[in-house]
Amino acid sequence: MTAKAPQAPRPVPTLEDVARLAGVSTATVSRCLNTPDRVVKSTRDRVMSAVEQLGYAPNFGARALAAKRTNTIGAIIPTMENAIFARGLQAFQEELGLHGMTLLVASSSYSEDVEREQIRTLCARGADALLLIGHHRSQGTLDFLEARSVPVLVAWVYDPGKPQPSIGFDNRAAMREMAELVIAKGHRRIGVISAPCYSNDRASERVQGIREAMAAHALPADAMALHETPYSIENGAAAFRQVMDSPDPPTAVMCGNDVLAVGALRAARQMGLSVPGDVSITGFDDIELAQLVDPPLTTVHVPHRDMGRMAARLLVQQLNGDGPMASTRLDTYLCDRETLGIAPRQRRHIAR
Amino acid sequence: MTAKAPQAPRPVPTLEDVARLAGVSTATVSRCLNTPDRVVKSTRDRVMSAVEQLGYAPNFGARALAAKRTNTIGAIIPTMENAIFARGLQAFQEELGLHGMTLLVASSSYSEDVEREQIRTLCARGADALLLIGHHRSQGTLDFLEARSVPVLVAWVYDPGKPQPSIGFDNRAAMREMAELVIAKGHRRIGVISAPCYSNDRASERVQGIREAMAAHALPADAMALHETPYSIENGAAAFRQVMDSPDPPTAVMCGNDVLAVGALRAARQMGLSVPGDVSITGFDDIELAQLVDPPLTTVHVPHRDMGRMAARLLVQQLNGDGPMASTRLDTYLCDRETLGIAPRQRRHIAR
DNA sequence: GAGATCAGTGTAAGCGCTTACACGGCGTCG
DNA sequence: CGACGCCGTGTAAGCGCTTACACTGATCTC
Repeated sequence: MTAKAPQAPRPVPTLEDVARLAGVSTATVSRCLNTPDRVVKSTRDRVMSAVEQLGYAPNFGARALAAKRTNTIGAIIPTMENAIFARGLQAFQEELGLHGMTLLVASSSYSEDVEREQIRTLCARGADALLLIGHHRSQGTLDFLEARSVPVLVAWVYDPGKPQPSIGFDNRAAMREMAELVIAKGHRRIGVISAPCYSNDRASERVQGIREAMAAHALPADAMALHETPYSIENGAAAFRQVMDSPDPPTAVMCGNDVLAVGALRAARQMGLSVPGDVSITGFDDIELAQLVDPPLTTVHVPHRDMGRMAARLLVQQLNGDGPMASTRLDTYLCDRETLGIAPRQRRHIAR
Repeated sequence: MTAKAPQAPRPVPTLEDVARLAGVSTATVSRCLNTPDRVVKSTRDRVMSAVEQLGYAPNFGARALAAKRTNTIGAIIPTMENAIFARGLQAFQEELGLHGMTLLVASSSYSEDVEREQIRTLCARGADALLLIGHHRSQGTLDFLEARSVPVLVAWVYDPGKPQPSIGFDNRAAMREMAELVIAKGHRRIGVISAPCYSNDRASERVQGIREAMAAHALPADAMALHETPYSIENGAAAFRQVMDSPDPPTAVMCGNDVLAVGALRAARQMGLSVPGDVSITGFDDIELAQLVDPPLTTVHVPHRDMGRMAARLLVQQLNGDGPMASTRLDTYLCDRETLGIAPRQRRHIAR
């Protein structure tokens, strides 16, 4: 009994099998696959038909090991269930595919620790580069990335002041703009419903934007009632009830994202409050849902798809050696739909 | 100048570096990482602290190459932008993580060709098993999978008659049940808006379910007006307009999924039709949106999260050698909310 | 107390691929 | 027409890890 007796019907073909069938060396087969123009056509055809016949697919691990490049980009997002990430990532992936790269996704469930683990995992898997969301990250993690010299692009934020390049928008400025509009409509007491700000710079920057606008108009800091709650419609509704449960409730409630806003909207309706007659509500992101609710939500439009696509391009460029990535700022704009109205004067008087 | 002069600051530590630092052989380090109980504690501690100190993370490619196992499961879904897949996949991933496995996702954009390519890619990357959506797949692809003997689990459908194990629900029966209800409410002319049925067995089975129910009640086949259109709210709205643009329009429009239904609902409103007064609309999936629209959508609830979680369990079991996977059926149930009403008799008379 | 057993560790052979280098054949040029 | 260079291909050395097998003491067994 020889050692290499064919036992399994077809034990996954290797480069060597292809080489043998085509009557060439493994080096040539490898070249056919990677740098076809360095092989003469007649040979190439022979090899390719052998590949076809055997149903050969190169072993990724071996390839990565030998070439020290995986053509894989890793991305870690908080959760796929959030439509904005799903959308951005889909575009990201499509664009990567155009450049022959593959996407490896992991989700951190908004946990810093989980994210750290995922980063290690993706690096170990040989991700050539990483797409991460937001800047908040421990020094240890940063050092790790630095030591492995894995290019990192931070998305969903734009902050040229940070060492890592980022692609996104200025969360703070975008929200400030919305707050300016809210204030311009006469609102003086503003409720804010935000995702938990700790370890989430998108959320905290947005809140900060509101603070700045209020300060610019000499509104006292305590004119803002802030509630933090995890991302979900239900939580948005619950937070809204709490925010409004005050002797002097706000006339406008600004939400850190559309999902919370939709929850708030629903709660308002259940409480018999008319929007924007009794209370105004604003969102952020402009997800599809924003246009579907009744009344349609006033919100900030964010170009999630573009962001994903451009992120992919930046990363690919960097990997092709076209120099380091430059932080890129995308524009957002206000979608002034129907949930933001003039502040109800009379109510304020009654309340006083 | 020695060959191995330290040039880069820290050139990614390898197993050997750890072994040297800990004063043991590479085999021992490997064992510490994979089968810790086969190493005495004192040694293990020494190794682990070396690992920590160096920030060592095993090279995945090398590991896969040597061990012939990647602890990776690949999944190919049509698109991440579809909330039902995003949700199922999130649960799938979480469950996999619990078992120390990683998820590799790819999306096919509903294209059979793209899917085939993705399957090859994931296999080449050493996916230990694959999660695929639906049964429609070319023989060539099936053969490929067979030849590589990669375990495959098909999700979002349940069909014990197929050779591949599946986890999901009976799309046909679920939709038939809904159709029964629609018919019971007196509807006799039924519009159907479905995703393209070709190469999508979920969609075609659902349509088939409606056909069966109609046949069971002796309704002629031409009492059903079928429109196929890709997944999007806009398309749902457009299809609805077309379906209703008839001298004898249906009194109920059944949609293959909630997204199309929401589009239909919106179109109905724009056309000045009251739902369910003038026309009834039903969906399928029970995504979050279904409860948010006004009026809330009557639809079929599908346990996407459970499906994802169970799919992961089945796959893990199989990989642990606990025998082949058994097709698993999950229950769906009707959510009879407010968009399905009694068929408007008078309109029928007017129309005649 | 000699031999069997066993736990803990080391040695070394690959896993399937890429690529630096070597090599032969041919067209080109002085 | 010999030297040179280049092109297409082969040879073989790893890439970083796992694991069968070998080895060494210690612990049992009778």
